[in-house]
Amino acid sequence: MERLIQSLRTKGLKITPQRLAIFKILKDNKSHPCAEEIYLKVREDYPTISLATVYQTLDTLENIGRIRILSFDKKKTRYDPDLSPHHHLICTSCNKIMDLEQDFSRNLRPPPSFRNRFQVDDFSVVFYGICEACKKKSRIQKKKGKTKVDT
Amino acid sequence: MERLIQSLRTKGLKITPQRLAIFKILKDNKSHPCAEEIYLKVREDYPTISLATVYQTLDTLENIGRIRILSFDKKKTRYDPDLSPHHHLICTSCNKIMDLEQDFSRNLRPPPSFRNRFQVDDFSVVFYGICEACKKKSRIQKKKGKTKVDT
DNA sequence: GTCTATGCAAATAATTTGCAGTAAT
DNA sequence: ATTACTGCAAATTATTTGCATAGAC
Repeated sequence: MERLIQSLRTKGLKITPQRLAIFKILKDNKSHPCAEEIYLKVREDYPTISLATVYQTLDTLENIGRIRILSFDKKKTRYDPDLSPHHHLICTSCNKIMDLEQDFSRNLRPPPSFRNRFQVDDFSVVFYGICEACKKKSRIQKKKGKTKVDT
Repeated sequence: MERLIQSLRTKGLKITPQRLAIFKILKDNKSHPCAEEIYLKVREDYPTISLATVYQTLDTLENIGRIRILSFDKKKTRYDPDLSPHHHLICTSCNKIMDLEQDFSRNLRPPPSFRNRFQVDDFSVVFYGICEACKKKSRIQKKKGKTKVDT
């Protein structure tokens, strides 16, 4: 929280209660929420806040490097306060996003032929599959004779 | 092309000129086009085709497993006919998407502790960085005293 | 002839923008 | 006092949907 205030101050940005509240919701949050979800949560404390402010704030938080934007959801952008090198597992059945706290930087290197043609700054690995809960559900559905699991 | 017709036939789907035209544009296409770009291209031959048909067709092509959907662009969905195990490099300056024909499946394994909690079906690696062209451009801009490269 | 696919227009949904008022500096 | 930030409403953009007609089987 102190670091956020530091970052804002350094960049000449104002320290507003809305910004603090949104960051507070995000920090230590492992659920990868979207703007709407964050909006509903801040509203509990700031009932007059607007969705536009939430979007703008998330944008500034990303710009000052205090959160990360997750773009792999076609529908809505998700926001992640975890800045450590980590990757994601997405359940293709329920769309839940899970963290994989593993550093693959030594495993993943583009071939030398590419290194001259592209300067890699960062990378992200996304694993697609079925989570435990959905696996369990699909076993039950199978017993009932159903074939598909709704999201 | 024959394989596409096979796939459609097998699934009981109709072989329409629109579907063939859209697939023809996509196959061997390394530019990862979005729906709009594909729409503009098919229009050259099918001036009355609608954007809705393009979306629907891309959806069917994905369902029958003849193309792949790329979800990492926040703004628009991109479509890739390349079904081989490969990954992508995205230039954060000009947003160009390049292919990296490398199979990382042996390098990337979630730890055993995860394997029981998540069944991995697929994964994708995205490298973010600066492409050669933008690198060159930024050097020129620097000489001119500019600091930022527009997209 | 049957039934699915297409084309069109309208609907939806996420995100952005313009602007006047408000609040942090 | 200044100037950036917020809240609201309207705008924008990608994608989806309902429905009548056309076309593949």
